[in-house]
Amino acid sequence: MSKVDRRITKSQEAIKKAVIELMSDKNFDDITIQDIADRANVNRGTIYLHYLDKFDLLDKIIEEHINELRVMCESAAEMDLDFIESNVGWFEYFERNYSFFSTVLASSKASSFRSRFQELLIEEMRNDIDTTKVINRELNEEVILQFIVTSFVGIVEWWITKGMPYPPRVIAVQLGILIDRSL
Amino acid sequence: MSKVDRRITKSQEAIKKAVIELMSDKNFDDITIQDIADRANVNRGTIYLHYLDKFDLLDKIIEEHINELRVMCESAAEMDLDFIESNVGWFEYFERNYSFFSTVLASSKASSFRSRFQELLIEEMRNDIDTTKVINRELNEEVILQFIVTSFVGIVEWWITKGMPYPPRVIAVQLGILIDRSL
DNA sequence: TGCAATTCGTTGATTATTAAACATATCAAT
DNA sequence: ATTGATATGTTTAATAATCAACGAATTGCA
Repeated sequence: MSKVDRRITKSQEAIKKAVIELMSDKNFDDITIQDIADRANVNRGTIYLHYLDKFDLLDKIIEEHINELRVMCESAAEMDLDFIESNVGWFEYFERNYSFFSTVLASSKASSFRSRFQELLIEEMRNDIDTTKVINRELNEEVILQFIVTSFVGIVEWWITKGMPYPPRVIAVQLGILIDRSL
Repeated sequence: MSKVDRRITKSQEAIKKAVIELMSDKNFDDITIQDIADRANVNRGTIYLHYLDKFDLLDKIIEEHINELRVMCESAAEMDLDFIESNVGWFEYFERNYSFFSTVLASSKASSFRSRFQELLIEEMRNDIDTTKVINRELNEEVILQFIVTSFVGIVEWWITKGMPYPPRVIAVQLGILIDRSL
């Protein structure tokens, strides 16, 4: 973990912050690189030192959110939190970053986020499935996994795009109950 | 007005902001260069590229405030604002930057600020004295000037160190009345 | 369609910042 | 006083960011 030059961190932070702020103003496709540079108070060329284009930039931001969610998930596992309680953490995270997630899901970039999110869920939930259980005797593990994960993603997407109609905890509990029935 | 490199502006802004923030935490003399560098998220050496030491840094911050006040004063003169109205602007400025002015006046650096402030007042008020007036027939211009300016500084210092006991407008009006009687 | 104006992505030369190291100075506690 | 620790101010080579310029691609509009 050779620590990176302070200038790199600062530039990237400013650039990412700028994009997120601009996304709540206008459609992502209408944002120019110059807009981002202006808002970040950074030379336009500097953006190209770190990202291929604005799509690559958005991808990297999404990737960081996914990683953040993974970290939360794994630290919840270490602290032996039950499934519902760890879900609450996630939904609170979505709530904190609402303006980002809602605009991403509303834009044409929704699918790239959704697929990455789905991958994460599959990774993290694979071990939670107990195929020895009686109710799962006749079911294929992959089927159960796919069933749960897609519904999870669907609920999250619905909750965010509808403007978070219930508090994080309420949604997390209800989703937890439904998932528990399936595994 | 050859525009300066963006990096210079950003570094100096970060450094000055850091000092001001730190000054509300602890005594200026207890603040180390490293403290400032950490808070500004800047290399320690960078500070020495722009300032001789932390005293020079504080001096420059004070100087910028003085210049800001001068600009306000002169633009008020251009807009033909009366004396009281232009004072209101100043006191509102003190109010906006309260945390800075109060800590500076409380510290050992008070005198350097006070003397610069006094110089500014003398410059700007010299032209306002009308020695042809009857009541000023037997008075020396410099005496009137000194009288008004020191009382002005005194009021400002009292108002700030007492925690701004009255709104800016109230103070500005009262001070305006008193000064008007003298010139 | 055609023209003008942006925007893009890249380039090269220059500059500001960085990390690390250094000797010196200040300071506290023993 | 002596020591250990921390702060200062300076130097070095390496490097990230800057600005200005460029042709090419896109867009917007007449």
